[in-house]
Amino acid sequence: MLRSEILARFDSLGILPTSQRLEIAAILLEKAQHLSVEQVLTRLRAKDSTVSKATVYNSLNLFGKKGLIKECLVDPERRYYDSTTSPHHHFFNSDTGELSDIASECIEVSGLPDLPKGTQLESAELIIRVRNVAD
Amino acid sequence: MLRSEILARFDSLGILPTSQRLEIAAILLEKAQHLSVEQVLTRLRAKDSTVSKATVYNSLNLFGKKGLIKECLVDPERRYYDSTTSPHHHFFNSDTGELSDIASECIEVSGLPDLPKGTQLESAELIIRVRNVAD
DNA sequence: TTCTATGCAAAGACTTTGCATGCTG
DNA sequence: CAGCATGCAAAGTCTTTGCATAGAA
Repeated sequence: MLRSEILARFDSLGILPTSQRLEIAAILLEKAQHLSVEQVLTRLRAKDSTVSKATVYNSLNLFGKKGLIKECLVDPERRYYDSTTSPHHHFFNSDTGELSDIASECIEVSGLPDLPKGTQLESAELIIRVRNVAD
Repeated sequence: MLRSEILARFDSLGILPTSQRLEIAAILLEKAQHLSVEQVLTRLRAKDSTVSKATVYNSLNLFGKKGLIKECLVDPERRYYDSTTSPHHHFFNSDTGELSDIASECIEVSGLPDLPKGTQLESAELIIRVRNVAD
């Protein structure tokens, strides 16, 4: 994703563009992927960036709140951030920690009970946990 | 749940019964519920128990691994432990943090793609996030 | 008595806060 | 130049580790 495209997305979501935020966003938005804070930091360091860990946390939180990326709660070990924000589902391999997308168009869910009283739908996500077959 | 029932479940799952573990299990297994570490600690203290926080963490982790309870990753703020271990789904109210069960019999999922190569199914869980309707 | 398992203080990791700095109008 | 937004050091919180102790054989 080009710098100009990131700037445009920042602008439309109301995220003020700072050099640190651009660096972080460039890493995440490079392609469809799931990265942890640690992975983002590693890639920043690989590029000789000096952005602090705190700023990575704060930026990812901000991006999540603004809808630039999606926070993924799947792995008890770490929090992932997903560059794909459209609704979709996940496979999670609990042996390897790998997370992969399932397009939401494939999936059909039926038999949902009514939402709890006084609430409205926010999102529906399916998590399919798998493990490696023993060989 | 009676002390004798808890002992029987410990035994069948290979959990050595210590007084601390029994106290913690008694709180969780009292009824179908979702409790955070903090909530378990508060209830222990209310009973004048002196079990340490570390032991609560270690015991809940052990119970989860042995299958006595189920770890629930839904709320970014805290980890919940679910006394219901049979497969089921969840409503999560992101305004209040409330978590409620959806019986798995109600739900039908179709259109699932093949599992990633070399993996086998472990579990499938649906998380329906809701929020309070503005009034 | 030796060996294994356990509880928890202390260590470590993760995440957030609050202030110094820089930017905007 | 006043006022707001931001980055990050430092603080705080969450979770795990490693050892002293208790229990089993």
